[in-house]
This record gives sequence, C-alpha cells and structure tokens, in this order.
Amino acid sequence: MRKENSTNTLNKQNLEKECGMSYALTTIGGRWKPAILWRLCKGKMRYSELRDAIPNVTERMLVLQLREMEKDGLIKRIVYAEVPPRVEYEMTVKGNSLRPILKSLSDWGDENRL
Amino acid sequence: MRKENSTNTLNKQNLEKECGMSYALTTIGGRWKPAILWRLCKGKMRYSELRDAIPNVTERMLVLQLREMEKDGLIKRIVYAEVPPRVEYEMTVKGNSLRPILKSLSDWGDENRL
DNA sequence: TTAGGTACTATCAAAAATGTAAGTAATGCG
DNA sequence: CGCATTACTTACATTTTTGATAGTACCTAA
Repeated sequence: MRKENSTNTLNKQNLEKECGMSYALTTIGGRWKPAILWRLCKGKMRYSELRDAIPNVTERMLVLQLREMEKDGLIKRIVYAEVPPRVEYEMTVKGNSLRPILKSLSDWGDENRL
Repeated sequence: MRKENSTNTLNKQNLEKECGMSYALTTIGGRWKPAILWRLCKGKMRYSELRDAIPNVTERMLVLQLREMEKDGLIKRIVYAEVPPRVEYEMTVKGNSLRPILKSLSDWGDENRL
C-alpha cells in the first residue's frame, strides 16, 4: 500500500528516525487505535467483542489497525485452535508502557476540547 | 477541503467527541506538527526560521500545519507591520500545557523505536 | 524603474487512508 | 447435505493528506 520511494514515505521515515515524538504518534495515531487501546487497557478482548464495542468500525478497518499495532508490538494476538474460531487481543509489555501517556492524552483532550 | 457529510468525516467527529485521546491526537498528529512544536517549545520563531530549521518541509505544508495549530489554539501568530514582513510564532498557554505530554511521547519514542 | 526580501497563495498532481460490499474457511450439528 | 458461527479477506470506490511548482503583495533602497 505504501510506495517505497515516494517523497511522502521518505519524509515520514526521516521524521520518525529523527524524532521519537513522530514515531510515537504514528504508532498510536490511526483513526481507530485510540478506541481499541482504550478498551484493551481494561483487559483482553475477543475480536467480536471489540467489533461490537466500537461503534461504526468496519471489520476491514478494525483488522488493519489491529495488525499494525501487533506489528509494532503494542498488542498480542492469541489464537485458540477451535471451531468456530476464537481470537483474543491483549496489551503487551510495550503496549502497557504507554498507559500513563494514553491517560494524560485523554485527560488533556477532555479538558481542552469544546 | 473536508466534505461535511462523508462517513469519514462523521466518524472522525464522533470519535473526537467521545474520546479525549482522539481529540488530542488529531490536534498534534499532523505530519509536521511534532517538528514544529518541538522547536517552538524552545522559544518563539519567525516563519523563515521554522522553514529553514525543518528539513524537507514545503512552504505549503508548513503554512497548513501552522494554521491548524493556530485554529486549535496551540500556537499564536504575531504579525509586525513592517516591510519586509515579519511574523513570529509562539506557543500559547494551551500549547504549553502539552509540554509534559510531548516530552513523554518523545521519551517513549526514543526508547521504543528500533 | 527595477530588484530584493519576507511571508505567504494558488493550482494541480500524487499518494495514502478510509469506507463499502461481498465473499471465504473450518467444522460441528441437525 | 446444508446451516450456523467466528474471524477474517478481497476488490473496488471515495475521501483526505501530502507534495511540486509557480506566482503574489508589500515597501524600500539603489
């Protein structure tokens, strides 16, 4: 989906290399990531529970955002060999290290939006 | 630039309404915003200083991101009635209240990216 | 009168993110 | 066999973000 050598991609990469803040913001900054992280902070959840808990997400978007966060090591995907399938999502240690930051972002947002 | 009634826009608005974290992330989450905020945290700067300090920004992008942050009340634009023109950008009180959060995002990023 | 400096705008194009709708695989149960 | 359940995929369309390039307004000083 990403072109390897577009200026767009190169700019993104350079910024993330130079600047921890940029890196942090892209790992948690997708449209549905806050909604997912918020819920997983309270405990592990199944795919269908997440889907039903988050209004208006499409399955495609949910999966995309879960995959990205898994790749970035924020969450862990646990598959049970059952039929019908069961898959649970859970925060990793790295993901949990974000908790205080997520909390302070959330508090700041609640205080500052209109 | 934004369509008023696209599903995309409505989803964004709903999430920001429900979730302070989403609101916070969109106010600081543009491509060049971290780079700008980082520098303005150290003191006010002229437009041309910002432009020269941030590698690879185009003027168009720089202005767009500055305008958005001004609208969101994070930074303040100070125009001097001189020729040639002089314009300075500076953090507001609201912007400064983000400092500890920006710092912790930055630290987290520095520790966690590869 | 013309060139120079500053802070922009405007137009167009490319790329990326998000949304829509339908389909798939595996297996136990009736 | 045919259906139900769960967790996805796939193909495509739309919307949004980002980038490339050129041009503008203002006054001053030469």
